[in-house]
Amino acid sequence: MSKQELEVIGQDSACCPGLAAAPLDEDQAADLAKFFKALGDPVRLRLMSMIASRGEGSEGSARGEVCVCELTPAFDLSQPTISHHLKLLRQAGLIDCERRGTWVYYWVLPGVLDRLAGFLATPRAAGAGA
Amino acid sequence: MSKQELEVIGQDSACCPGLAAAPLDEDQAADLAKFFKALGDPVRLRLMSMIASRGEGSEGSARGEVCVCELTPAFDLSQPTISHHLKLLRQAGLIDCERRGTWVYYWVLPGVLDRLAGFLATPRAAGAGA
DNA sequence: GGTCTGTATTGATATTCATTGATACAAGCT
DNA sequence: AGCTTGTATCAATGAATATCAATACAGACC
Repeated sequence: MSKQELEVIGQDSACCPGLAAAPLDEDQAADLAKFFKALGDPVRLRLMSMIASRGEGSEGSARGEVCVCELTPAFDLSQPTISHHLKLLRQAGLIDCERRGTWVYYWVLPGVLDRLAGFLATPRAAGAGA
Repeated sequence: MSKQELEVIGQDSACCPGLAAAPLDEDQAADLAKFFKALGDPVRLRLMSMIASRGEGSEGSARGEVCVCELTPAFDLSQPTISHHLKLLRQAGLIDCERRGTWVYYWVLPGVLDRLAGFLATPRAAGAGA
């Protein structure tokens, strides 16, 4: 098995070597760019932040959900637009949602942000400052 | 302008609270999305990876530069296209370059990747797995 | 000077993307 | 059943983007 699945940052893998560890091949780059592309929009980044600041829901106690009805009014955008951005974040594998009665709740998929952070961090993160 | 500069992840600040710490306001989100947007393209992510894997040039000894002449042939894209992507990465504040003789060398701006990593990492990065 | 190589810029084109109004769907309520 | 509210999807449009061929620019070398 050379690399049978290249689960770059998949769901459960221990995450890839890191951006600065070695040059990415095309497939790895495509998979990872998907995440950054989703975060590369101010609206989506704010949405992520609003959802993530409720907790990432890793333990199972408080999953840190946010109702769409709390997200939409925070923007000067139409409701379909917010819904669209939430869909993109979900398709990117950053968040998930569940309908409960009339309302839909979103939460950050556990571990994704930390895996991305680990990917960006340089091996010897030494004297960054000054 | 109330908050004098809001240097979200600027150049020298200690970096913002983090994505999951508190909801970002519009300006913070716009500033940060710029970085992720630049990384949200497979070609640029590969370029970044190729440059970053040469070292981030923080100490001052080996800055870890890469000649454009090493980058371009790694892609099935025209030379202007690669040049364009490098320009975007530079405008985003991720890399910088210098011409030396005929060749142009690029390197990763020190600390940027680690600041971004710190921004993404959740406060209590606890049991992500299982 | 002229020429050659490496890199950036320009102009054009095709594609992608963000946004909206209109509409459909889902669930609660009367 | 009808009505109302919350959310998603559809269709259309304008803006942004990736890409290339052609060209300009910079420096080395003759």
